[in-house]
Amino acid sequence: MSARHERATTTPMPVLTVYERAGCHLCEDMLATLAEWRTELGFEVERIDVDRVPELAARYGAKVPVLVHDSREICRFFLDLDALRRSLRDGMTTPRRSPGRPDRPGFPEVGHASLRDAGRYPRIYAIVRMIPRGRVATYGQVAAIEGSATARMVGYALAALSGPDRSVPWQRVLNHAGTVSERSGGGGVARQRQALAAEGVPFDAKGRVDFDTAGWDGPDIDWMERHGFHPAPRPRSGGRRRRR
DNA sequence: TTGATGACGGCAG
DNA sequence: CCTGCCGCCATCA
Repeated sequence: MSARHERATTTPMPVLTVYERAGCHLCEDMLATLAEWRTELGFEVERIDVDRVPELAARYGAKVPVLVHDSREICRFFLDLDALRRSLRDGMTTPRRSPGRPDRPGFPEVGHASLRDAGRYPRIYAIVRMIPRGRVATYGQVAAIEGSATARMVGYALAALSGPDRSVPWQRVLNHAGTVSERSGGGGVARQRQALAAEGVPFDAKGRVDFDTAGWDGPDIDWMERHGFHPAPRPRSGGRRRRR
């Protein structure tokens, strides 16, 4: 924090541009994550609604948000924190770092990118948002779509959701057995069952949801293409296929 | 830095 | 089916 002030006195603050669109969840995610890092990394954010400029709307189409720094596209759809760091670093005029501190660029105490920072959480949330009302998916299914996450990470990502974000239908993710996963906090389990019941998801006598009936097939190929998801085909061993 | 801890899942009994 | 045992790996104390 204090380091930022030192640097701020000598260098102008870099400006990042986010091309966005109203009602775009991915845009909101990216802006929220940028807000978390703004002070530490030292940058300002400029937002541009592509729908206000026909030329931009035509250029970006549905492919927002797009993060731009110094006329360079850093990433789109999801924040690539490493790419952003690189870009900010390259744009700085103090390139030399002291020998013996190889991986410590101009930013102090930044540390390595965590899962959340690297933008995998927003990717997971984006997938969960695609689960329609009345349908359910498994942690493993979401992980497979994401491509690089594990089921465990999906659970961790959902556990990290804090109250205000109503846009992620976390209740639609169940464990492999089709039951609501128990959790350390205890609470939340009943809320999840209640929320699913309210959506018309049927539970059997043992508290299980039948995936044949209410299982989600995953996002369509086009959506995955547009959002940069390349799921590895699951082993899908043995018989026991799911219909619908 | 290390170790304990999970909103998981596969597999053996 | 159901249970228990691991492997998993980002977090956190």
